[in-house]
Amino acid sequence: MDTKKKDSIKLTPQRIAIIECLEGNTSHPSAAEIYSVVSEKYPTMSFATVYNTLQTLREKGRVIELSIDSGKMRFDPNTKPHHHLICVQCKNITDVHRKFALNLPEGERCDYEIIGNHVDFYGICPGCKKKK
Amino acid sequence: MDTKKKDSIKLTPQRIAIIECLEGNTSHPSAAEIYSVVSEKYPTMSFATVYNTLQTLREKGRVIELSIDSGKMRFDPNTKPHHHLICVQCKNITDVHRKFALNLPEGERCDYEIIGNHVDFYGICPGCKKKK
DNA sequence: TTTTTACTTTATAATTATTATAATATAAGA
DNA sequence: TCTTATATTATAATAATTATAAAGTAAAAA
Repeated sequence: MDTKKKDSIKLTPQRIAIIECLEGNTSHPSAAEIYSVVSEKYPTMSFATVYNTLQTLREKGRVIELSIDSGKMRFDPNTKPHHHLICVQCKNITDVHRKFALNLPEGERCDYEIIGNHVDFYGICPGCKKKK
Repeated sequence: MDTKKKDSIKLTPQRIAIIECLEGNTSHPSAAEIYSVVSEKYPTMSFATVYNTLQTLREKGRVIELSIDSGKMRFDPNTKPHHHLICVQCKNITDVHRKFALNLPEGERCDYEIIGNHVDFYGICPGCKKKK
């Protein structure tokens, strides 16, 4: 394990609420969505606290910031490698737990040292299919 | 071919400048970067025109909007399906021209109608490898 | 336990990116 | 050339994020 003492953070009620909101959350929420959930229990919660906490959690490796939505940050508490199924209409994201052993031929590798991959599948979710 | 008459757009000097800026451009520029290039030749160029034109080009299928950067839109004139090789250190992006026929088993498809996929390979580019 | 200290929260302002509006200008067809 | 539908522009409005600084608080030191 390379879990260091420094990985612990000062646990305040606000941080606990944000962590609990993220725990097992597979909806890849934005900062605004997290704020909206935690501010129900903590009406004094500030937007700045949400952003500060998310930045801290990201630095400690406890959440991953996704670049799926140009326009807003989305967060994922699942830091294990996995893939995504993205609805091109509502931008909803579903996790895909499956490994893809993609091998990039030497000639296409551009001398990069490859350390991993991530696949986004694009499609239309059941909800948006109905709307049509 | 499903290229319709409607795919043509009214060619104004501003639009020509934006199209020329994008032509063969593999840097995946943001709206601000495009504005900065075209406004050198067209000092009266407005940001609104850049956004309007990019929206039109996107609707006509002449550019793709990438979600690489949460925070700003990035555009790619290469509309053929391709993938990316991303350096985790300097965030440089290199295009990968290759198809990956990834089949997601029925059970993992969550009733989505899948229309495509995109692979990001993560690694360390030759430049960053040297620096170590 | 009390005090101290460093870190956290909060309200607010500032910044950045994008979209909306409406008056003016212009490309392309009649 | 004239007309008309569309494009451009300046400007304002909106949205997301970051910065600032005062006040509050968890945890360590005394």
